[in-house]
Amino acid sequence: MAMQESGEMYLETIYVLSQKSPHVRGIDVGDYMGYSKPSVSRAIGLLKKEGFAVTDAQGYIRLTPTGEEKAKHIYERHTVLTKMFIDLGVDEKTAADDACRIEHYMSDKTFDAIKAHMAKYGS
Amino acid sequence: MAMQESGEMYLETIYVLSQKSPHVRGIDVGDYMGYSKPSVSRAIGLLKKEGFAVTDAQGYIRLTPTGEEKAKHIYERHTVLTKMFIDLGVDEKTAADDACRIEHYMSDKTFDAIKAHMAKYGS
DNA sequence: AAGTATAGTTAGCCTCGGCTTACTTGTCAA
DNA sequence: TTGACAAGTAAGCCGAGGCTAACTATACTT
Repeated sequence: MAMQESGEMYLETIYVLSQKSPHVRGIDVGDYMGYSKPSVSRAIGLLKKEGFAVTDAQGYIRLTPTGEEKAKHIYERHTVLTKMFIDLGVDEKTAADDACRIEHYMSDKTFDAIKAHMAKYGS
Repeated sequence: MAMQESGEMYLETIYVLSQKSPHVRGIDVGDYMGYSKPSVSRAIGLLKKEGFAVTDAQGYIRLTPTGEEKAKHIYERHTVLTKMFIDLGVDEKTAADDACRIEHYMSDKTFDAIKAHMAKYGS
């Protein structure tokens, strides 16, 4: 089945934390997202079952190539939408917050149109 | 508590159907949204409890002033976002579908910025 | 009057995705 | 060596919001 907002947020968080340090643990994900350990544990378990994440030899969470691709896909929405909203005059925090929610609900078609527009006219 | 996507969609649907005919029944709402009668019954019950809708003397669903205000608020998002996506080159159906999901997750700040931009540069 | 169709509601099931409680496991310091 | 803390997991609760099955109520038709 298609991944839902929740799963996408976990993927994106793991991806973002991985950029800072490759040593991502469940507790880090939970702290970042404001969720409890058990919530994270279950969610990461689902990502593993679906082939988007694995636990490495040291016990750190890693994205599989599929998982990383998906995470990048979502994260690109996040950055482009945030930038667009800021260009429109929205403050950074609001822009990022809105992008973070909207990124999960926008079709590829619409996002590609926005992306193309930003490439042409974005600041 | 703040209304959620589901409640907003019901409100918006009642509002849209009311524009065509003031004789809106639960079954009409269900047909429009693709939901079953019991789902609609419960949802409308919640809208009533929260003061957004009432049943009139003939048994038709009506929005209260508060409900109508909220519905218009959401519907405006729908129309402006749809228009923006179409302006960006997205086909009408995709634009409307995306707007329909996104409208529930956008802050007033960001929407107002988009609206202002559309007023200036929209086709 | 009786049968049938339509609309609404009640009861209860299911999934999703949070949560707490409590157990396990591993590390590190006294 | 033992006790404490940190991380992960298992079990199970809860609300939101779909669903079906089944009941009720109204209205139309024969």
